[in-house]
Amino acid sequence: MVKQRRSQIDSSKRRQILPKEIRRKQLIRATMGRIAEVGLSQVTLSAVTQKAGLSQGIANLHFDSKDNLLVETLKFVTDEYNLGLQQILSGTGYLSAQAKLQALVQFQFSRSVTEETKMAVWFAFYGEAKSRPTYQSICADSDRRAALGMKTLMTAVSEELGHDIDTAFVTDGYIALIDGLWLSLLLSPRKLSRVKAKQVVFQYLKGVFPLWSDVR
Amino acid sequence: MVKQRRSQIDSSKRRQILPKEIRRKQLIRATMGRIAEVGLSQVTLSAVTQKAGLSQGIANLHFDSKDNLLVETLKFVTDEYNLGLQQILSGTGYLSAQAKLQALVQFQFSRSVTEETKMAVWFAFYGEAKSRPTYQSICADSDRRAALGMKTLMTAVSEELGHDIDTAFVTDGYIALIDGLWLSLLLSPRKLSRVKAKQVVFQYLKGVFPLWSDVR
DNA sequence: GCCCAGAATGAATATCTATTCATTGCGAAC
DNA sequence: GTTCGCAATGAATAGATATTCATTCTGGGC
Repeated sequence: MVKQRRSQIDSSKRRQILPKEIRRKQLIRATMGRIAEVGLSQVTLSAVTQKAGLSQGIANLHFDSKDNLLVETLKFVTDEYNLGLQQILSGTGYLSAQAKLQALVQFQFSRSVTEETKMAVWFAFYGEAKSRPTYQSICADSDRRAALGMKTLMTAVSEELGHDIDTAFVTDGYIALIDGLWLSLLLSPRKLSRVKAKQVVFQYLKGVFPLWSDVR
Repeated sequence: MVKQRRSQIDSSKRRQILPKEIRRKQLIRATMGRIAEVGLSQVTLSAVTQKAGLSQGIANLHFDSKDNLLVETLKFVTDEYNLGLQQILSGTGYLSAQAKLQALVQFQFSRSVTEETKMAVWFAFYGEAKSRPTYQSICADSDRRAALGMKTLMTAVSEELGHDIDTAFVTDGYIALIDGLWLSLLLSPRKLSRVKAKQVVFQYLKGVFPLWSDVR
């Protein structure tokens, strides 16, 4: 009997040692994928590690517990989103507040943000947040930061256009609208495309800012 | 030793035989409660039956499987909502389309609809819907019916006010706004009250229907 | 080429939980 | 009051699945 020799073809089976950070990201991505595939309540470590092409015990090795892996997955998604958001909100290269707000809309409905697996993760955790303090605080934290920056932006737009309106309501409405559209995008992408979603948002903005005009 | 005699005080422990329908509703309510308390992914039959004050095996007796109990719970919540919704949409006692739309808003943010446990159930299943065909179809069915009726109503309002606008966008925006506000209501009721949520909706309606005026 | 720290593995374990079913006892019918 | 069908019980079972850990193997250092 010939002893099995590992070839290049078989390289997927070859054990490899990689930096902790690479492995963590690899597992987080696999977790996101599984959440999108089977739902948060059906995710098992064995399914995750299998998807990552790694062994059973590795999730506990790098994350200590399943619960922690899930928390880190949520953090990963929210952190990435917040980073992009803050980049726009604190950006200084825009010609006007209106232009900045338009960029924000483009970002919020960009392919990267509305990627199916990310939406799935987002709402999976929202669905559990009420009853899980850890998720709750991660989401709330993210939301609070976002709301603050958006309020400032809305006020800037309002002033720029010479309006005199309650931007608190406008902001609450804007945020709710985005969340609702994301949910539609997740549940029935057939019915509502990203393009259509953006049109709905601009319709909202034209409504609350009568003098709004799309900048180039 | 005196043989334990069941007293009135002890009546909670007394075995009782009740109609199937009563038991089913009792279990569904307990399930809703547990979902709100611990999240869909952490709901166990033993926690549910305990909350219902019944024995371990009763859920399987009346629902065959845990999965089925969950499905029936989702159906219960959506059916109740749809009933109220259709009652308004097909109602004929309103003075105008505007008045009907106002009634709709009142309904959608009524205490009964926005009850914490119901919102929790709603979003718990939304979070899983993507990956579970059964949930998906229940939610999609409910959504489709709602969307159709609302589109008609929006068109009626638009005509009533003599506007010439694309009511498809208005409807999509309206639905998304409601969903987003519900999510806020669930996740941070401190920040957004039901009253404030309604004000946000009316602000939206004033925006898209320039001639809108609150009736009475 | 050899060594070895520690990354990775995966079989074994412990725990948790849905489901079953033999037994109990309620309450409607007579 | 007695009987009896079947609702209800809850202990036992079976099946998952998170976690552990003894063992294997990699790749950098010498």
